[in-house]
Amino acid sequence: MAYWLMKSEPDVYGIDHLAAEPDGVEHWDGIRNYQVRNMFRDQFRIGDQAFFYHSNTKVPGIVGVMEVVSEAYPDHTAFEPGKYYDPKSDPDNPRWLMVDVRYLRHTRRVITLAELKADPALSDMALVRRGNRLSVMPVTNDQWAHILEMEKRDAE
DNA sequence: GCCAACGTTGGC
DNA sequence: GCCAACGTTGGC
Repeated sequence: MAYWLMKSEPDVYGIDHLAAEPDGVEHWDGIRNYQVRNMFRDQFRIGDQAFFYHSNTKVPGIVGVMEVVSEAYPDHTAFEPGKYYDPKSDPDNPRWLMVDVRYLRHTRRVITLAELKADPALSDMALVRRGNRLSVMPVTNDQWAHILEMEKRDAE
């Protein structure tokens, strides 16, 4: 089983939105980055778990845990008029993929980006490396376990 | 195939 | 709101 971190802006779609979905399930659409698409296609598996990360907000950080509940499949929002429309993608040859995720829980507190950055054990994490803008990224087993331990502590 | 211009992400 | 860092686009 693999671990991931997936970013979303809470004003657009936050952990509370996911928690409120029927069965806590929603598709993770709107990914328009080839690296992420390839991760969805080649590495995401049912049963993987992911941190839900709030970006572009006052206190960015990890706010919840979810699980992957589908294989990658075509992102239909690319076919429809709207924010995510991409004329170069069509149902016969879909360019973009998405996966379904299911809400598991809120973390007991926000594990802030500042904490993650300050922790030497996480210095290799993609999230804290300078300039990294991927909205979906892998988390190693060690990093995952370490962050769950951080969650148990009170914020510094 | 290079690379400048442009658009987006996302922390601050 | 600013702007650094990056990915993508398109002219050549």
